[in-house]
Amino acid sequence: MMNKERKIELFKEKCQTKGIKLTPQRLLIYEELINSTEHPTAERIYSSITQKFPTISLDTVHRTLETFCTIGVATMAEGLGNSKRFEGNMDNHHHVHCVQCGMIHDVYDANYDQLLVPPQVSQEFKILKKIVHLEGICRKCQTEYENMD
Amino acid sequence: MMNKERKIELFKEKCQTKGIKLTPQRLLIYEELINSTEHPTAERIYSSITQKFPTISLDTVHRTLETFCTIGVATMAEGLGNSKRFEGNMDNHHHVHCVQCGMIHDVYDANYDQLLVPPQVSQEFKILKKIVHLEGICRKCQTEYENMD
DNA sequence: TTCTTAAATAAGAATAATTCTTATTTAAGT
DNA sequence: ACTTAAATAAGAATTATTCTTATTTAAGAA
Repeated sequence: MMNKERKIELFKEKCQTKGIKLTPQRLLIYEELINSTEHPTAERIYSSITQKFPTISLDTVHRTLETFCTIGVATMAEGLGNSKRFEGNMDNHHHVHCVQCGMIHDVYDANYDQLLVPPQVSQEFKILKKIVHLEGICRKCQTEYENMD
Repeated sequence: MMNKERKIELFKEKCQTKGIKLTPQRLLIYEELINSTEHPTAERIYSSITQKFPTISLDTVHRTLETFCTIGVATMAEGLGNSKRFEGNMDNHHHVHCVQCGMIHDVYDANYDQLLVPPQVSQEFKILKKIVHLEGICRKCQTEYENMD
């Protein structure tokens, strides 16, 4: 955990080293993001910013958040793409998700099944589901990337 | 793990006990769901079914999958609602998600941080992220439900 | 078996989230 | 100040999901 001024400093350096421009939009979006604890959507950030910066477009917020993930100053909370995914497998299991092709595989692991919910969480939530969510690139997509130069 | 005939039998019983009608659409969707290992979207199931049952509507597939989750014969793979959620917190942490109001809280837990990736997974995937995803109902939403009668 | 009725469905409109296209603007190095 | 590739704004397009309403049907009752 570090203070916000320091994070912003590092953000600016990151833009430098990654060779992307430090625009007022990007700075505002970054500030909004790190000031929020609510894991905001693009739309949510857009509405907050639109007060101070009325000409910004929602598309820019989307693109910018994507860029932030790419350069490693933000992440997208776990999710499985834009569509809901369903399964009829009600056995206790976990998931690994290829962020490239979207494939989800089931993971069976006894250690994962035994995870305990921390007391400070179970005090505040009635927990309905515990799952270990792994994200990565599947072998097939790795190969495709290799051949891509 | 049980065979499909048995699952379908149990599905029919569940419809009975839950008092929902056993329609041809529901049966087809259920069969399609348990025959698939790909954690399909509503759209995906719709296209598979539309061959055998050309008059089915996509909306029915959506509603039906929702119903299946409610009666406990299917689940929606972990996700955080219809919108992407972002965060600037790059420290190692985990999430608990209220499925009612959508709130996400960060969870810090040393045990969660030490999870190992099973070999059969790391052989097939380059893992980029490991997160424990908890789902439940937050205290506030629990209270609101109590007062709802 | 036929009748009844609440539940379920189909169709299409509506809404919501995200991405694309294109013309214009601008950050940042020269 | 000049140049230029990158970034942005605006609006259209696409994709996912939900809503509305009229019709159909499963399943229990007669």
